[in-house]
This record gives sequence, C-alpha cells and structure tokens, in this order.
Amino acid sequence: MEKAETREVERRVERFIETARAAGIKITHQRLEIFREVASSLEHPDAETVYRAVAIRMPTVSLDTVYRTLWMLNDLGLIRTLGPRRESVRFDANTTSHHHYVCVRCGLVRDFESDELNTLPVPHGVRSFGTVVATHVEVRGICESCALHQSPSGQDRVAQSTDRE
Amino acid sequence: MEKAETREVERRVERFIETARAAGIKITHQRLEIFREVASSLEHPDAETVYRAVAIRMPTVSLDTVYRTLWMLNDLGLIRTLGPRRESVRFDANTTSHHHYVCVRCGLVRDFESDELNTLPVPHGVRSFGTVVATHVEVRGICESCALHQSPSGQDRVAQSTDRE
DNA sequence: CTGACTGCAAACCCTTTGCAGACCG
DNA sequence: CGGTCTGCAAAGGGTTTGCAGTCAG
Repeated sequence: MEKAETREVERRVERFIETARAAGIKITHQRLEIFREVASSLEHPDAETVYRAVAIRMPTVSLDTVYRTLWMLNDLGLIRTLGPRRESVRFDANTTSHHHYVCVRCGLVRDFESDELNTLPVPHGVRSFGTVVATHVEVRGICESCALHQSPSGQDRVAQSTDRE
Repeated sequence: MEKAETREVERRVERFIETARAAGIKITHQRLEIFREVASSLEHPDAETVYRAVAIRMPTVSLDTVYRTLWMLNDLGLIRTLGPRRESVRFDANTTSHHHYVCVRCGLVRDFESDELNTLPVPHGVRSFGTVVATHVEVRGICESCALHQSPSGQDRVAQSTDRE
C-alpha cells in the first residue's frame, strides 16, 4: 500500500478544509479521516477499502457515511471517480482494436479507429509499473445531441470511466 | 438507435455460428437473437437494453438468459465489455489532468502525467460525434507484481474498462 | 442551542445462481 | 433421447435512503 507524499497530502487536506468551509459544510472527524485516507492513497480505493482503512482509527464509522462523504467530496471537486458512477456493464460486438468517443453528459459511447493512436509513445516512467500491451484513447466531449438539448448545466456526476479496451 | 451495416452484422452472425459450433455450444433461438441485437447496435448496450430489444420479437426471453448469453459470447471472444467487469466505484484524489496505467490481470491502476498525451491529434471523423474537451489515455499491461506471481494464464474476464479522466 | 451529520437497518438495483422443465442436435 | 439451455424465483453484492439520536459551530 504505497502512499502519496506527506507534503502533498497535507496540501490536499488544507484545500479540503477551505473548500468545505466555503461551502458551509461541517468538518467532522469522520470526513477528515475519510478524505485523508483517499488523499494519501495511490490505489484509487473503493468505498469498502476506504472504510476498512478508516475503521482502524475510528471503529464507529459506518460504511454509508463513507459513501456519503465520498460523493460529497466528489461534488466539491476534491476527488474524482474512476469509472462511471453507477452503470451496468455494457457490451460491444466490435472486437477489433479501436478507441472511444464518450459524451460526458449522457454517457454515449462511439467507436473510432486510428492506427496512429494504437501506437502511442508511452512515457518512460510508465515502464516501471509493468509491461505495456496496448494503449487505448478515450476522447471526451459533449455529443451533438446533448449540445442541442443543452442541459441546464447540471453537475455531471457522470464524471469519468475506466475503459479497458 | 443507429445500426451497424447489414453486411457487417451478417458477417458477425456467421462468425458466431461457426464459433459456437466449434465450441460445441448450442445455437438456440435466444442466443441468435441476443447476439444479433448486440452485433447490430452501435450503442454498446447493457444487458437490460439488449433484453428489452430482444423481448419485442421474443416475449418469453428472460433477463438472466440475456446475461448468461452475453458472458458466453464474451468468453468466446465474440463481444467485449466496456468498462471493468464488476467492480465498485473507485475514487481518486488526484484531480489534475492525468492518464492511467492499468494492469489487465489484477486491475491495479496507477496515474501518470504526460503533456504530450493531453493534447493528442484527434482524428477528423470524431468531430462528427460532438465537441472534444479532453483526451485520456489508458495504457494496459501486466504489472510487475502480477508478472512475478505469473498467474496460470486464467482467462481474464477482467477484459476491458472505460476510463474517463 | 440547532440544523447538519451520523449510525443503523432496511430498501434498491444490477447481476448471479439453484432448480425443474423444455429443447437442440 | 440426453445433456444443454431456459425461465422462474430467490439470493447476493454494492450502494442508497429514512429515521432518530448526536455533534460541530
């Protein structure tokens, strides 16, 4: 379980406190611990993982508080999600190598091909993580349909998604 | 609801029949309809969507058959999943623009930065989908840890993931 | 003090599974 | 015909929500 730099973590906690205060949100013991946990992890943990870690120092926290806090932090823009918020598994009959255009508003996904993007120059540092088998590009934007029905700029909790192949 | 070219759909159905036959899997009415539905959609539908579409022509299919069939098709390599197989939502305190290295074996995700990758040349055709706000690269491979514990090459249903930001 | 927050438990949604009858080959 | 496959219904895992007591400010 590797950790982010202490200095960076402190910077983030500071930012959390300011942001929460500005938004009129109470800085509770639980929220502080939960945020610190996510902020100091490199693992992109899920709620359960955060819960287990926080529960060591705070045996009374509940999993649902962790969920509520994480989504609150997300809404404040202090953390992000990896993978679409709540979505079912989607299937694709195109089994050739391709990339995706994703609408961040409605979640529409369209395929496109690009030999250029199939062979991207991967930064040196990445090699330290492991072998490189393939690269996949996700282009994000607002699709035509959404641009027309110009949504009243609701915050898109839709946020982001992880997309192997 | 746009559709894939008829010719391409037929080609895929043909391939399904051959592959299934070769694998000793029965070609039932349900399976044919379910595969045809996924093969002719550009929407990357989820199980529920496939189910609703198929149910029109085949009112007795059940949702669980759709699930079973979709995973079977996935195991045969005839379709793929978009997004990690079944995973909980994961959170990330790094809110700056960055990319991901993903281990296709264990699901480990690591961040990395690259100005180069932040501004990729997006193919012309993509513009027809909508505006382009950002590009995100996901590099896939086998992480060091997995390479050591060299898994007995179990088929990774883990397959793929969609990875916004 | 007082409204925002928390813990609990029950509800929800998507997905999977056990079982007995139905059907492909 | 026999083993596979299907439909049903119920279970499962992750996540959310209603409620009453608790705590930050």
